[in-house]
Amino acid sequence: MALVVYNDLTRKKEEFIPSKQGKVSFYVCGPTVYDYFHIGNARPFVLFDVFRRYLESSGYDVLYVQNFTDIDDKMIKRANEMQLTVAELAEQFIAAYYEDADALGVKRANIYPRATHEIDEIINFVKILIEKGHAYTIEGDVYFEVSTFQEYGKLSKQSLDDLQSGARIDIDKRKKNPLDFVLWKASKPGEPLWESPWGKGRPGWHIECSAMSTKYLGDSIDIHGGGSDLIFPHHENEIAQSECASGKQFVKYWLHNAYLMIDKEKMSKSLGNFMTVRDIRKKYNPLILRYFLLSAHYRSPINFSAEGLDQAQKALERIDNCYGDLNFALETRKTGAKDQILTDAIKSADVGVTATMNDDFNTAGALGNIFDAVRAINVHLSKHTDVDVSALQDAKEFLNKVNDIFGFIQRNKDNNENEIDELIKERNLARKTSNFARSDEIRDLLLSRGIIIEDTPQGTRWKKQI
RNA sequence: GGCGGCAUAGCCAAGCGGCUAAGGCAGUGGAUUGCAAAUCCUCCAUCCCCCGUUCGAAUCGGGGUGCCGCCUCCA
Repeated sequence: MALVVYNDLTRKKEEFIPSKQGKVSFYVCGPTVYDYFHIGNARPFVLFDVFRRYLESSGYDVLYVQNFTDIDDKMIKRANEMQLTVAELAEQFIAAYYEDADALGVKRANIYPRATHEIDEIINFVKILIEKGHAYTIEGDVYFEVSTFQEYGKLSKQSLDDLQSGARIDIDKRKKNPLDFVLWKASKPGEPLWESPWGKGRPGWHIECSAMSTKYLGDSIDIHGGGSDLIFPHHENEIAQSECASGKQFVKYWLHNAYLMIDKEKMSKSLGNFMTVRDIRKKYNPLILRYFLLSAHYRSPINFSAEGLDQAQKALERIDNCYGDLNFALETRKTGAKDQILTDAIKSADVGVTATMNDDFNTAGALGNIFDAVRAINVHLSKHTDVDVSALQDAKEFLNKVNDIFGFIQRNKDNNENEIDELIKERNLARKTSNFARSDEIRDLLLSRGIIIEDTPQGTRWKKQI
């Protein structure tokens, strides 16, 4: 069964067929690095990370590129506020991005291009657009002329007329059309600048993605992802620039995620109703947020709440517990009779995850399959003293495979294991002599350090709190 | 005004024409445990409203109601 994705360009589900067999070029719009990113921004980072991992686990060789926008009005404004140079500001928040994204289990991209490192590419791209008659200059600015691109509006499904009548932007009389957008911006005093054929200035926002994706992925790419709010104007403009420059189709599959909402409103910087991933990390294991973001389909809005995170935590604990119990059983129990029921359940969950993910990356549906496997494993462990080691190994392999895609299972061990083991030994001695006061004291002590004790017929085991 | 999305149990959330409407959280009653924790078993919805299409609809069409988004920087 083949992978099918919803393509925003055609507004239909389509079979996914990359332009080069076995290879996928994948570009995702990254952050503007003027601040810590918030949990709404985290949604595409996590989602597209999972899509990429799924493609890899399906056997594709994926080249994954995510940019950093490190020069624009917001960067300049913020740098002034913080009394930093724009470059210093960028360094600081790129470092912060890596910390937060790593914490969320987001695999590093193959390439992280930065606008300020690709100025030559960008200037060259603008030159081509001018040469081909798609752009014009005014007093050191360069604008893209939207009326020169017949298909302008094909992604957002808006005609030029519709867009103009609905436009809320200030009309710049110098522009030929209010929708013409800036490719190169003349610098004002005190702003960072680069030399160009049109004078000192800096790149506009949209052009960087076209220039960088072309440089690293070629004229045509398979998947371009981002949040829905980028459809217009950002992605529409990228299409116009790239297709006018190359004469080829820019992107085969456009994928956009719906927003993260809070109190039924879109979470956004401008509304001020945001919470950064940094904030979340102070209170929760970030993998809980990762699970939460994967618990709804990517094209549906997801409403953020503390209750939602708590539910996600419990659900994730169930998976983690199962994984831990499974491993404990493999270490401590003997081989018993074959359990066809478990074998079948794992097989069916495995097939189910693939079928569900193949349907437009239905992560929420796949979770159902994963929990079916979890239950089957738990049932087996609770019903048998001697376990079906072979079936359990298959089950473990299944969970590992799932985790390669979803990446939310906790597998860490503690570095003070010896001390923990000593305390557990002492506690078990106390239990043998019915000294339950001491035994409970030790349990509480460990709990205060985030270690949870569980007594089983095979002995006492421990785990870290999520 | 243009374009688009959503409405499934107390909460979250799959399902996209046909078995008893996945799964998770919470809750119920049991089992297990020194007590716990984890786990198992049990119970817990007919899908916003109306009208259609169909042998058959949560799923399709039409009309409502409610909520949300993009059209400006925004993931």
